[in-house]
Amino acid sequence: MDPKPAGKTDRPGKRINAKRLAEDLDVSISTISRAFNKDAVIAQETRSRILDYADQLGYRPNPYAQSLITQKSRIVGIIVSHLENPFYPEALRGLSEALREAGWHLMLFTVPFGKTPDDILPLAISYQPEFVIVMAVTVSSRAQEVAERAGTKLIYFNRRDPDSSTFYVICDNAHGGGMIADHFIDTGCRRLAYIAGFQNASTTLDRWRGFRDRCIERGLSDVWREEGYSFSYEAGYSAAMRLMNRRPRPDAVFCASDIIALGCIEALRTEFGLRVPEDVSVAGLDNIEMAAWPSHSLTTYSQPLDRMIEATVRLIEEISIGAESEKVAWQIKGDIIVRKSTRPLPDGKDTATLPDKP
Amino acid sequence: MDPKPAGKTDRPGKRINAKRLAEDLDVSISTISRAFNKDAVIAQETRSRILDYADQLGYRPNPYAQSLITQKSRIVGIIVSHLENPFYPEALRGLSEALREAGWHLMLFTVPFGKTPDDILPLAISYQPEFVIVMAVTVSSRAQEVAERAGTKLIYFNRRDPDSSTFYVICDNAHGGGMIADHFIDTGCRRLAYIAGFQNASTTLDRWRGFRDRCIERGLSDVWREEGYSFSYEAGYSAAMRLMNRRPRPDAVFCASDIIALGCIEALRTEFGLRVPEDVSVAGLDNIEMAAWPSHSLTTYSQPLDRMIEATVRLIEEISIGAESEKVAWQIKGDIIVRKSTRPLPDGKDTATLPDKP
DNA sequence: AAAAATAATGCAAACGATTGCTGCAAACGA
DNA sequence: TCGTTTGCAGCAATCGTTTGCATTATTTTT
Repeated sequence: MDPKPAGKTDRPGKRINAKRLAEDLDVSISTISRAFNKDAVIAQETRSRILDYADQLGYRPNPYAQSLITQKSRIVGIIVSHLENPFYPEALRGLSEALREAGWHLMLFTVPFGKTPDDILPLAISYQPEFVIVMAVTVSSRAQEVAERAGTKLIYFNRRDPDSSTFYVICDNAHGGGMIADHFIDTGCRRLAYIAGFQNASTTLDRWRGFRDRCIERGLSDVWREEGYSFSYEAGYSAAMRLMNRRPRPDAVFCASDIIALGCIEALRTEFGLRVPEDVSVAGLDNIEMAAWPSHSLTTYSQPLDRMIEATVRLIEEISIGAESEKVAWQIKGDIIVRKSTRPLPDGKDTATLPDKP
Repeated sequence: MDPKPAGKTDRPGKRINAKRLAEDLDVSISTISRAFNKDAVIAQETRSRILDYADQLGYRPNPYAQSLITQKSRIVGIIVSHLENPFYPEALRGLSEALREAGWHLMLFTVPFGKTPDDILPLAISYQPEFVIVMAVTVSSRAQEVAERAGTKLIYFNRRDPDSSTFYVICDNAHGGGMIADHFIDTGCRRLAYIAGFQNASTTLDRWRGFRDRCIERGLSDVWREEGYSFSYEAGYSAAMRLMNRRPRPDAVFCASDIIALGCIEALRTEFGLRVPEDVSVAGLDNIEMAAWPSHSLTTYSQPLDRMIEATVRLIEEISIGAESEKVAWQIKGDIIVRKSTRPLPDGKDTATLPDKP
């Protein structure tokens, strides 16, 4: 039953290819190919004979030849601009694993300081990935057009583009802002402030909108807003300094991201000697791992990363098999995670049990 | 001077390829190819005529066809196991940019929880990258063999393998351990301890060796060692708890990485009410960005990331052009970064000015 | 037992480039 | 003037697959 004709195994030079297998096993190259193709017509016995022998030789079909002939690469590119924000490594890892399980390869492109994702897109496209996931806050609307011309589908992760009909997956940022506003108000805060991230990022805008709208609904008509200009620790730190020099000082600060919140808290403590949450409540949005560290114990609204990733992969799969998904946009709700950076509720009450609009 | 014959630009269907250009411009496919190949023999004028027209059509040579025929992919795979340790995103970003500048594409593979880099290697290899960078603490020695069989070169980043002759790039971990020991001793600490990371990682071992040896050299013969079992915040936290229940308590703790150190500090403060550095000095190794945050202000030994990355890229380039580099190993020294998590020096003295072995 | 249907395999044409070799002008040297 | 060199471009083979169609072997139907 040994499929290997004696003495042929250790032929010299050359990488092993289908032709080599074919000769050794006395079948055609087509048959070799079919053995590796799940739903090709081939005798069960032939297939296993081939697969066994291939295994023995360590043969795998050449992906470049495959891509060339099938016009599919099973590659998805990913453009990441801010790996220094811990949310992104977490998202990147999740996407990487989910895509791998679905049989995709991930090509990584980081955006160097001073450049925009738009600058990197042509490069990302040059390897002809079937999809490019843009995990970056700011992209121009032209990106869509550039990608399209190269036959690559664009997917935004954690951002949406109001102007275009590009696929996107985000969490319900406005809902998050609203939940945090509720929590602040429920715990007795009255002078609410917001620290923004990149000015024209959809995340900055939506979180602000949800936050402010809920405040107004509940009768707090002026909410302060301080620009952070980016999603970073330093941004939070310096924005907090500007914010706390205003009078009267806010008693609750919602930061456009967790990492901003950590910078903010640090500034409150070291620069102003303020206690969190006794003097000021601080909340973020993302629920990065660090937020749960005892030293931070940050109240936040969690991005439903798992479900966002699941949605992204499903989107890719669907488009890939041609079932041009009707659903262009996925917006997924997260949950508020109450920790110790915000004042506790008056008594046993829980935010979730309060009516939406009292 | 318009190289585009009228009316041919908007031909229907089909991606544009060299053949299309050739027909439109009335040259052969070979010539098209040569126009894109820096050092091919071709008339200057012909080249620019082709390049201009290609640009107009948005044509780029198909990378799969190129890889197929040239047997080179210009792809390097990277296996990362612990993105949750902030050192790795920082390294990843740096490598990504440096490789991009050198004209390489980066394929990312993360190691899922419960699996080892060895499990992922076959997958990483399956796309036939020319190199695979392993940025993970533990890899078996068999990996080298597996890669070799597939014609892929392996490069370890931030780890070395004593058993094999695989290329590797690391910082001088033993030197780092030594510097930290010096600093502790110079600032008057006498009961020194070490919190380890993964038990059999070369980083854990080398840092320990450098630390302990220097302690012994300077007359402190027993140095405590507490196992952390991994490079993480939680590991630091729980190891610190075990460590501080010993008597007498150490007055200085060197952690195998910054992230361990942060967990350690947290435990000291919240679980034992100890002050850092008044009661206990704590130092790490890596110099991740967070270490500089005011709330942490961690003394540490910096990994010379820029130079490590530079070395890695140079290694790749050299091997790639066949100048089989003699230098298989790069070990680069970093610097000690003194911040506020360790006691200050008695007076104006600076560690660097003290003799190596007083 | 012959005809028809079915199952398994082989043939050969793609996919889109690269590159050694050949051919042809024009330029050069004697 | 003729032979030789040089510069440029084209021919055709090649890389390693996939896949529609033709072909053969096997089974089922009548």
